[in-house]
Amino acid sequence: MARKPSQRPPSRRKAPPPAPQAPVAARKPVTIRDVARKPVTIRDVAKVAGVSAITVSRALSRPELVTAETLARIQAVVARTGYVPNVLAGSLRSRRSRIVAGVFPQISNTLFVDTIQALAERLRQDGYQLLLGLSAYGAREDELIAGILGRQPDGIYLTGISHSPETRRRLMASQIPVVEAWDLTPTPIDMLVGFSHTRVGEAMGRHLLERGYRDVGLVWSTDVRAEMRRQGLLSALAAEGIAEAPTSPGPAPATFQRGREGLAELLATGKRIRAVACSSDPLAQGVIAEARERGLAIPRDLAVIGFGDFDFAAYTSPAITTVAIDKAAIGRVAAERLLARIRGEEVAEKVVDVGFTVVRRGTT
Amino acid sequence: MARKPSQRPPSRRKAPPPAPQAPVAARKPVTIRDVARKPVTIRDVAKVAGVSAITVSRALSRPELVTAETLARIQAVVARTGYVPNVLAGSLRSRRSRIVAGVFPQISNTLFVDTIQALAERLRQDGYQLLLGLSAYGAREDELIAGILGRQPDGIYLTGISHSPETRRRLMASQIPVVEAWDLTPTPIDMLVGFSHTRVGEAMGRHLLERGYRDVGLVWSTDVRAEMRRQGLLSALAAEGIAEAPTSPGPAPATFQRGREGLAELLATGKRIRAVACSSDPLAQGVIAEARERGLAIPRDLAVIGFGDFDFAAYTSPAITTVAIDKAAIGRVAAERLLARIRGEEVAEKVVDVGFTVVRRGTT
DNA sequence: GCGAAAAATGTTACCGATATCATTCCGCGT
DNA sequence: ACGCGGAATGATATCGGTAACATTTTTCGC
Repeated sequence: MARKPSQRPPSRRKAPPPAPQAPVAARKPVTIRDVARKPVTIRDVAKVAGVSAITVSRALSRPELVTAETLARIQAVVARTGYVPNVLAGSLRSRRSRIVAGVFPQISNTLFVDTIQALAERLRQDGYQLLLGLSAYGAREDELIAGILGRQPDGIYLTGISHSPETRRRLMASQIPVVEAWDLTPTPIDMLVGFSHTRVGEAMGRHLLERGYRDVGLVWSTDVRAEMRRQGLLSALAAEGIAEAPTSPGPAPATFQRGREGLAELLATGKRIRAVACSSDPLAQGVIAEARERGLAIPRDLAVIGFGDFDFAAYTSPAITTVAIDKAAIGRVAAERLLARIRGEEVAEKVVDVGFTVVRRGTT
Repeated sequence: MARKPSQRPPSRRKAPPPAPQAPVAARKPVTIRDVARKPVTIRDVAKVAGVSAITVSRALSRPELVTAETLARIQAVVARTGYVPNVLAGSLRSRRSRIVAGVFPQISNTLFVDTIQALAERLRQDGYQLLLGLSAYGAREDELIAGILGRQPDGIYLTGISHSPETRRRLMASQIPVVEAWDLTPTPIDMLVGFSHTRVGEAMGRHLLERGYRDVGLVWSTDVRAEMRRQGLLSALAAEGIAEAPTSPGPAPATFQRGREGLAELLATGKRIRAVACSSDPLAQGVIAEARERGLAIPRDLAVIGFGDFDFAAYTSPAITTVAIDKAAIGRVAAERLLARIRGEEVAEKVVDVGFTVVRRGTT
């Protein structure tokens, strides 16, 4: 803590020596013009304020280490010169970049947005910034992460748990705190915040069964996590003796249009279908539109369940029954774990399961 | 260009002097174990490969400056040691950070997501990464940008044109290429990619008038850009002699719930309302839901127009009439302008107007 | 009033890459 | 055979902060 200013006389320790430079007086010392023209450095500020560079550094990053009077003087000079500390230089020396990198498969039209927002906001509270990486559903994750590592992030957020062995090795070797998210595994690279897609699938299946639907069709994406949900769903059906479910697969990311096509495909098989499970809400929305067009009443003729609780899901008509995830919590908790580890704390629970909720609405 | 390898004998220029160190032989030089344990630096790689640090630097960033044989040797060492260049150090010296910062008011539930995605992807193509800043609708933009400037970004993307004089000054002084987006002004800080909100508002008004609606109510957000759209809308109405329009204002970001309340408020005024213009699609969706609940047929009893062409807008029933913006184009073009300026090219057209389209659907 | 501990400030070196300039080597024309 | 020019590589200084340690000043107990 700083001492009370009143107890410390304003006189400086050493009287300015009668050097060739103008003596550093109290109010009107070196002017801005005396300083190098273009980029103001910490040494420029130091010179004008009549202190050493390290004192300026302290005044800006740990003001409590500096006399109130010194602090005020330095702040004035900073304001006057428009000095902006070069974070690159500081990070290089201190080995703390105050950057956390986040890797997402894609952001438009996905649920990750809410996680990103929560992640970024929580990080900012502690003075960290988010470096955004888009991996295009895994296609270029390796290259991306290699590039990110060179930026010396203090922490890394990854979407999902499927990474190349090479990337895993690199990340573990880097010693940087890592959170994997949106999935669950007993063996994360480091930490993990997510939920079980298998169990989500099971819950979707059970919900349909409980509502009395046994003839289930699937309109489904082929990405890794969707695939796990599918396995869960199939096993829930199997537990009730339902051996198979007609499926219309499609590439990620899922779209409304794909949902329409999906239902058309399913109906074209001629098999009896009373309910359609979708790997995400946009697909469900498409299925609903296609059903309506074909004169099928929902849920009377056809039930639909989605996944993700997208913003629109509660507001379609009928509103979509879906599975809700606390997306913001994932981002927030991930940020907090990373920050804790960056502060050097041990994180006891390496794996956090945020769970999920089946939200029954009008389509089942 | 490198000479053909065949023309250059594999022997190195200077025979390794009989120094105390082991002579650097062709295949089996210094082993990994000889190198410092923890962070592999460029000098470690250089030593193992038997070249100088700068040659390694060249091999990695401008391979054409190095013999094919040298390149191969260095690449092998890099792979073997798992060397990751410290970008911070390189950036500090070269004054190129290969980072572009983007500032957005918020991302969840907004249109900016598509722009972010396009921006990030285009930047990545040129080896740049996106540093994401959330300004919470302007509340902390100043502080945020001050922090960003210290990271020495090579370019800056800003949402909107309303910035504090302090921020404007700082940005102009920094000499960093800046693109402002999602708005239009003849006097940008540097470059601009956007569209005229005033004209959007006018177009919305004209559309309603053309469809025969003269009793117009507004459910509107209070952020800067929405306000400009409102002015445009009002002036279009005024041009047809309509002096006033009942308005239910609300804070940004706009939500479905706010839309419902908004319509309730408008109807409570008792004034005659045949059409509701909304400052964004989520509001429109809420208005539609509230209208349905009150037994109002759309568009027969009440017409609705939104803004933004959100993902869901085409898929509600009835589908929402709205104003579409090419959000991805904004991001892409912004990235390209920034990259061009970073490369040192002059950008002739400082201001790009991407325009907009009124998309008539089922609600008008 | 003295000495030890704490507070405030300073000196120096260093983080790890690359810009700059220097040097060496080789091919080729005359 | 010689000299020139370009290709390949190297030595050194430097970017702008901060860690680590040193020094000076102040406070405070007895």
